Amino acid sequence: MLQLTKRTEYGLIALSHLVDRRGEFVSVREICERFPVPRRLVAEVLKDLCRKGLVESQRGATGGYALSRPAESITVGTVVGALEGEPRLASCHVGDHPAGDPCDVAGVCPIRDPILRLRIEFWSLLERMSLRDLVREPARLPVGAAPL
Amino acid sequence: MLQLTKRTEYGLIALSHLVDRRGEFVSVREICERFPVPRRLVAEVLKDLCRKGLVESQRGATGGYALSRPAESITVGTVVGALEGEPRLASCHVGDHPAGDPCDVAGVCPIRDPILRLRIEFWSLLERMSLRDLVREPARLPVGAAPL
DNA sequence: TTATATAGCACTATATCAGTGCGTTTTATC
DNA sequence: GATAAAACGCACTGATATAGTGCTATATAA
Repeated sequence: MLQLTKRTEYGLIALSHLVDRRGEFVSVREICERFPVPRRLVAEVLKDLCRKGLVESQRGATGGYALSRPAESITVGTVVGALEGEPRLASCHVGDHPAGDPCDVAGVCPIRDPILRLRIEFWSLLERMSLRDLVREPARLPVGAAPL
Repeated sequence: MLQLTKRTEYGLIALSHLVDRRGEFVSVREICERFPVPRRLVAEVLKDLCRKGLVESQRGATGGYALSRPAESITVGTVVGALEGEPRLASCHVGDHPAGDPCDVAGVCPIRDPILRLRIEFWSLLERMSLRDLVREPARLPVGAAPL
């Protein structure tokens, strides 16, 4: 299914708020007062992002989370990768099977390589958008890109 | 989850075979003799693609499926759209809620527009690869595209 | 000491997906 | 005609992943 999980959506929303309040530690409570998002779930997501090193945490009263790096250097792709793994697109991608789950078609699959190309292009899209870009919305939707 | 469904994978595999045997009606049996794919499931997928007008069917002995249009004019995006709907990426995209499922965050969502841009770019990727491209694998993986 | 945070882990309910069962209808061939 | 091979239609089951919550421990400012 070509859809981000709710966890990822909430993660991006939370992170965009951290960008707005750059430097300061922001509590989950504050985020949930600003956006109608389920508190506990957002908390779980931020914990994950903390384990992955995208944010830093501070415990206790007045604690919270803050970006561990400048917003420019954290991409949407990094966030997606941290929360749901690098997008695979297909189940038959070489090197993705450290243990099990090798696609039956693997050896003779006629679409493995083309799909892999799409995957790389898609990943590149995600990597080219940073949290900074997420916040400073450009005026208009861009169109087109280099042809495949 | 950023992954195509098995149905879509099987659909693309089947269609790529139809490209190889262009013009002729190909049975599901033949497809399954060539690729290790579950027959019944592939049959269901081809039925769907037939309803959506991407392939034509012929019943009875010697029957089967054939592309209803030239391979150049059927894109991977069209196939994906037919089998799993246009990718949404996020749950908060305007115009996607003819009835229900409006994202709680909708009105105040800080990431709706950026995600929408990604979605459009991604969709464009899929639309730029045709079944023909799928079959005539280019030599090398392309890199980069226009920046966002 | 208390209130407010994060940390960690497990659990349930729900939705989606992969795959199959089973009977019907169509059509080429013998 | 009879037969075999094929698509058609629809519903069903099991597996997997996701959304969201329960509960407890730990840290820290006031």
